[in-house]
Amino acid sequence: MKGNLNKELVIRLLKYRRILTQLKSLGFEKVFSNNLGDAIGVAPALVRKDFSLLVLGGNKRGGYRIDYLSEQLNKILGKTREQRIIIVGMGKIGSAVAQYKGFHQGDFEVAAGFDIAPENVLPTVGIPIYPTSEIQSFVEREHIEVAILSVPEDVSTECHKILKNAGIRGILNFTPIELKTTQNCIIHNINIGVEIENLFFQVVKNTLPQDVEASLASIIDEELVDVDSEDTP
Amino acid sequence: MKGNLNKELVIRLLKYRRILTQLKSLGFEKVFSNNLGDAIGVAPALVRKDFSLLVLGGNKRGGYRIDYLSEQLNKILGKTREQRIIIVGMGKIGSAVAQYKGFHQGDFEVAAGFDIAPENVLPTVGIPIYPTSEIQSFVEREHIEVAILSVPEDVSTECHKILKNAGIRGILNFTPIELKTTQNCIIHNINIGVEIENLFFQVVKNTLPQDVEASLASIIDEELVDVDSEDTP
DNA sequence: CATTTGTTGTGCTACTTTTCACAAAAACTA
DNA sequence: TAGTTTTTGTGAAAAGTAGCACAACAAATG
Repeated sequence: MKGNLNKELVIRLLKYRRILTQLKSLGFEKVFSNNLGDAIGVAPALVRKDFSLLVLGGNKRGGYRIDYLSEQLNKILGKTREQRIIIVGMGKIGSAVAQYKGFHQGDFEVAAGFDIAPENVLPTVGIPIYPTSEIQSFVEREHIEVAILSVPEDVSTECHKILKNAGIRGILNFTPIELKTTQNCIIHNINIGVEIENLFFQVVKNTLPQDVEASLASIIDEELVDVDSEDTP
Repeated sequence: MKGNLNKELVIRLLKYRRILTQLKSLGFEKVFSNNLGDAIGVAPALVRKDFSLLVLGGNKRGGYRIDYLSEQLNKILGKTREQRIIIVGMGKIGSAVAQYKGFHQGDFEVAAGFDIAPENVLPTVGIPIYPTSEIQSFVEREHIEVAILSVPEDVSTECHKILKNAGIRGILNFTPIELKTTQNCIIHNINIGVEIENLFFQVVKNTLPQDVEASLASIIDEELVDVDSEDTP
């Protein structure tokens, strides 16, 4: 009854909401826990538990009413519409995100982009671009709370400070520098390089003959023997 | 001693390795668990436990030898260098990723990009672009195992099938459609829209006066009362 | 109305991952 | 050498998370 509202749960709820919106637009009226589970890749029992936790009831046979569910999820999650964000660093990734279709489907709006060299940014990105020096005034004037950080690695922490000082409350950080959440500013780090390396690792691991743990253990053991004789600390 | 090698652990190891590389290039020789913990945003005890799990020893006072650590991590994680990937869907995000700096720092190489309309892709992306129809032959000829999927939502599942048939073993999926890992093909989904929505939610939650769970509960309760009289299932 | 079918709701269990807390050891200090 | 400091290494406790299994119930069927 009193929900945990843990991070993964919130992400699941957001995904449910997206699916429900799609189903609704397809004319569906009801949905079962296993449909939703399939769609977002979790067990049906978890879907039911999520809803039960939030006191969202279904019908013992007819599943869940889509209208009701999505309405309730909107209440819980808040409508993200009308939310406005800025993008700091209009390089490749920043520009790509600025034009990300999802944003133009009404989810939220990119109010402006910022860059050290606004004149180099192609006008095709379709949002106003200002020099980095104007972040603070813009954020204050327009009451912006959330920013996307997509600057080069070496100015990451500097821009982080600027954003915090400007009063930004949340940053989606595409920089490979891991920024830390503080009381006033929540950070979500997305490290594309690490994601790919991770995928590579999983693939290799998956391709290995038997259990990885075993083979890893053996690698480590070999190494320990090698190293023992020269420089084990 | 026999490590779990769970997903989060692998990500931490990848991050350690990145940090260690940087520290090494700065001329450092030793590092403490709290340095690494700070750098990747976890508790020092967890860093030590990670290393202890992998039988990577430190010095009771002098911390860990960077050389040794990064060498061992390379053994465990495998060198990602010389790995080659393809990008399917050379729209904004695909092109951005193709030019992502991290990839040119020697992590891995983008072998080619694919698109339905290769002629529309700017040659500035710096990799060869082929029509989607050539994916299968290219993957087989060049022994590609990992792909990035950044096509529009509506062709996501179609391209997923093409990649699986071509023998791709891992996909980093930037499409908002949640793809599912199978025996032969590991999927990592990155849903930028959900990430931003999530950030918004966390920010709002963080901004709320008291405990969210309480306020959420009250929202839900109100709603239940409202709804009770009309259409609670 | 009785029976069957299919789906929810959830207590309990099992598991995974993180943190705590402190002994052990190495390195300094004098 | 004795004492002090600093940091590792780790068993045990805690926190969090997901899955199972089945009772409860609504709808459909005959």
